[in-house]
Amino acid sequence: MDKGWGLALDSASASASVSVSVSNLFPDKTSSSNKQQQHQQRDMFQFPVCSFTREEEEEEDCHGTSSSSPSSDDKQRVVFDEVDFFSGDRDDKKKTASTVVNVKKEETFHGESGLGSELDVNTGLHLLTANNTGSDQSTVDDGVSSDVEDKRAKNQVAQLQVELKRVNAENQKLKDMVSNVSNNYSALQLHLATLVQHQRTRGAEDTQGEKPEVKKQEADVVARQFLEQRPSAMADPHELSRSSSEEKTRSGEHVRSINEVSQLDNESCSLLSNKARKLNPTKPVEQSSSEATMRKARVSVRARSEAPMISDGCQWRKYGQKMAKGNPCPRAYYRCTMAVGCPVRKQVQRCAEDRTILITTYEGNHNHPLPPAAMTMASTTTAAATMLLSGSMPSADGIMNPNLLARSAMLPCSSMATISASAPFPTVTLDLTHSPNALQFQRPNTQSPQVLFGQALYNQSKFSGLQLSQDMVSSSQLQQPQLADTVSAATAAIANDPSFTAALAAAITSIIGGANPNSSSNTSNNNNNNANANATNSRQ
DNA sequence: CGTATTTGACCTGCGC
DNA sequence: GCGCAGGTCAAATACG
Repeated sequence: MDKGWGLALDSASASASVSVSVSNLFPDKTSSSNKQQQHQQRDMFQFPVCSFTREEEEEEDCHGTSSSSPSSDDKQRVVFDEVDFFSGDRDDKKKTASTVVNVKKEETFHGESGLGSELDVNTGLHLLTANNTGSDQSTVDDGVSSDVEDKRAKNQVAQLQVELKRVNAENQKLKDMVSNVSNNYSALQLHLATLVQHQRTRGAEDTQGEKPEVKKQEADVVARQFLEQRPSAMADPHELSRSSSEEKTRSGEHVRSINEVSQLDNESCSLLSNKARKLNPTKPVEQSSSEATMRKARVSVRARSEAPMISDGCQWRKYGQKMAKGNPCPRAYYRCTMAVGCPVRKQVQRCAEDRTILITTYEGNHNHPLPPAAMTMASTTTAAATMLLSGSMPSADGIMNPNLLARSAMLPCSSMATISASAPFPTVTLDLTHSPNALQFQRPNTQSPQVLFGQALYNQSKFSGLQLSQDMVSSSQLQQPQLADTVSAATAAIANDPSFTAALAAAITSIIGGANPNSSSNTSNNNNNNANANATNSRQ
C-alpha cells in the first residue's frame, strides 16, 4: 500500500499528482465508512511523502524528530507536517492545493496547542497516533471549521477541474492549428515546386524546343520530390500516413497530378516495376514503382576504416556475401533490421586498389523512426538518393537536373561527390578518402554555409560534367564575387528541391555533432579507427 | 534455444 | 539460347 503510493507520487506527472492528491485529501465525509477511508487515505498519503522527501526535510527544520527521537512512523508524520507536498512551483494549481493542505494542518495543530515548532510536531504525532488506533476523534474535532475548509477545498477542486478542462481545450486547439499549418505548408510547397518547375520547363522549351515527353519527366521529378520528401522528412510512419491522407483531401488537385506522373513513371520504368511487383506483389503498382525507384538509387560512401563495417547507428543483418568480379574482397549484403519490412539494404566491400578503404552502398529509405545516431547518415543518404532521382532522370537531350550538382555539393560529407547515372543503378558516391580532413565541411569556422551554398550554385551554373571535386570547389572559391548573382537561383533551388531541407538538416546535424562528441553514439567505434574513419563516424 | 551468420543454390537481367 | 554477374533465399552452422 505504502510503496504503491510512494511510487505513484514519485513518478507521477504533475497533473496526475494533483488529481490523486486532491481526491484523497478531501474525501466526502458524509458517512462513517468514508471517514474511515479518510483516515486510511491520510495514512497512505503521509508515509510515502515522508520517505520521499527525507533529505529535503532534514535540511530544513525537522526539530521535533531529532529532539524527541520518535519511532519511525512518528518521524514520517513529522515530515508530512512540514514538507510541502506540492513544493517546487511546478504549477499554479499545485500551489493552490498545497496552500489548502497547509492551512488545514495548521489549524489542526493550533487547535491542540497553539504553539509552534517542536510542540506542534509533538501534538501532531499524538493526533495521528490516535487516528491509527481507529478513533475518529480528529475529524470530529475539526467541527464547523473543518466543514468550511472542506467546502472551500471542494470549490477549489472544482475550479481546478474547470481550469484543467480549459487548458485541455486550448491545447487541442493549438494542436489543430499546428496540424493545419503543417498541411498548408505541404500543399503550398508542392504548388510552389510545380510552378517553379513549370516556369523552368517553359524557359527551356523556349530556347531548345523541348519534346512533350521531357516535360512529363520533369513534372515527374517534381512530384517524386514531393512524394519522397515525406518519408525521409518524417520518420514516423503514423504521422506520414495521417498527413498524407489529409493532404489528399486538402489538395486533391495536386494528388491527382502526382498520380498521373506516377503512371508515367511506371511506363518508363518497366524494369523497376517488374522487380517491385516481385518484391511486394500486394502493393499497388504505383506505390511499388515509386519504392522500387527509390530503392534503385544508391548512395555509396567511401571511407578509410579498418573495421569490417562502418557504424551508422542502424541495426543490420547480413543476408549474403558474394565475390564480385574484379575485386578479390567479398561483398557483403546487409538489410536493416530496425523494423520489420524495412526496405533499406547496404553493401559493404573493400576497395580493390586500397583495401583500407571501405565502400558502403546504401539503398532505399527507412520506413521507421530512427535513433539520433542514425539520423544523419539516413538523412544524408536519403537526400543524396532523392536528389539523384530527381536529377538523374535524364531529359531527352541528356542534360541532368542542375540542382543535382548543387545538392551534391551541399551534402555534409561530400568532400567529393561523384554521380554515376550509368546502368544499372544511379549512384552517388560520397568520397571521404580524398580529403586530408574529411570534417572540413562540418566545421563552421572553415566555411560558412552561405559560402558553401553559393559555391554549390556556382558550380551548378559552371559545371557541365558529372563529377564535383575539390578542384571545382576551389576554383569556384576564386570567383566568389559572382555569388550575388546566384541568390535568386538559390531561392528557386530551395523551392524546387525538397531534399535540400534534408541535406541542410544533415549538414547542420553534422556540424553540431562534430562540435559535441557526445552527440554520436559511435564514439567508441571512432576510437578504434583512423582519422578518416572518425570523420565517417562523426557524421552519423 | 533463439538469433545471427555463413554459404551454396537459385533467380534475374544483360550482353553476346 | 547461353553464359556471366549481381542479388537474394534459405538451410546449415555458429554463437551467446
